[in-house]
Amino acid sequence: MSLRERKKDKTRADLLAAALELFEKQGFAETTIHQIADAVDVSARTLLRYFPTKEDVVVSWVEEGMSVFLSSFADRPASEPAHVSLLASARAMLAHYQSQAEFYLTIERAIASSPAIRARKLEMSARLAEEVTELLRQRRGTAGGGDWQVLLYPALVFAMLRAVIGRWVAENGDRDLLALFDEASSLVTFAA
Amino acid sequence: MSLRERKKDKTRADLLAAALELFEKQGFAETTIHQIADAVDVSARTLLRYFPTKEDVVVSWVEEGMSVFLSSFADRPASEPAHVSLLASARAMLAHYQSQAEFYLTIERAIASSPAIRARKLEMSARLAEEVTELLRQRRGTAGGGDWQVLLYPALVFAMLRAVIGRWVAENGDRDLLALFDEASSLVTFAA
DNA sequence: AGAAATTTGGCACTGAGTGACTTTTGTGAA
DNA sequence: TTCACAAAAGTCACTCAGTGCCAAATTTCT
Repeated sequence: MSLRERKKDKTRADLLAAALELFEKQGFAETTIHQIADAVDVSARTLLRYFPTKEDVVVSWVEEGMSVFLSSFADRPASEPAHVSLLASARAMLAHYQSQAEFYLTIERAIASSPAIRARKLEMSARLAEEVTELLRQRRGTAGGGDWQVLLYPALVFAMLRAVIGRWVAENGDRDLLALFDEASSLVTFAA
Repeated sequence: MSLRERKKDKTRADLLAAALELFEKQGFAETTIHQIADAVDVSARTLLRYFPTKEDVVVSWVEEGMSVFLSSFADRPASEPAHVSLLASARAMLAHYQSQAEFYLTIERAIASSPAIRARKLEMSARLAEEVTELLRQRRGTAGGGDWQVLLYPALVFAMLRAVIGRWVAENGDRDLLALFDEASSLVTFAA
């Protein structure tokens, strides 16, 4: 990894750290992009090149979790029922969260604390659900899942994920994410 | 109803109409608050007194639907299982949508067309889910529902609602919302 | 008609975000 | 090492959303 890339990674991480600290101390709306940038000795313009919006300084980090979901999903056999693949990939993603529990706990706390950031995350999550719907549709040539499954099941699984993560955060990460997820998913049955 | 109130209602409605038209023609991001206000012969300052943000010019109108959900929910017996109440109130809300199909179709189309508006709506929907969770918790003294039901079921039902409305919009309102909802809900079973 | 209350407009301001241009800094070859 | 090139960072000027404040207009009530 080149010096350039290492510096970029460091700046990204520093910006996140500074943002989290300021958001916690003063709140999201009360913190300016300029303050965050100053704390890292970088211009506001540069911050906005790293992150397209103020929300993204925090929320972009959940994309990693989402890519874990997607790559797990890609590995599932196309012959598998939709809901089985989805639940398996959800568990894979949560395992990733659990493996960096402190990190994601901090981020999710910041997300939960501000309506604006939360809105952005919900939008990302909705977009991901649509992407997964599309992937399921492409399966349909081979193994199906009706029109509804393909649309509904991703939406429901992501709603479950949000609920589970929400509770995890509310309980300060005391319990295991996968255990929480299994408790939740035992209450819902998907038609095959 | 006084002249003042009638005028206010008219201005609200005019602003919505102007916004929808401009958003459709040029897109949400490309339309300024000023353009919307001009189209209604009102100052931008006034627009922002009617609607706190540009997104709200469109999205605030779904609050009516939400209040239908809530008032239906309040009428359900507290002894009823959580998911029964939730599904019943969801149907009540969709019946309201269906009764003003053209109106909601137009609005939901605009919402779907812009990530920013969609994010706002998702946030509102998440907030409503939390409110309903709170109401369910208050039931628990009398008739229960475990900790998980109370958190998870509202989240899932609202996810179902979004999926159903999404499909309804995608199909141009051709099919009946309640029929769509029943199709969707037949694929999911909630543990009692 | 006229005083009181409410609504609207105008203005100045902050902060997010963008585009264009210049300066700095890392990279790769001679 | 040094020098040319590319990538990144900074600067500046700008647009637009949103807010607070005060003055002008409009509605309401007497």
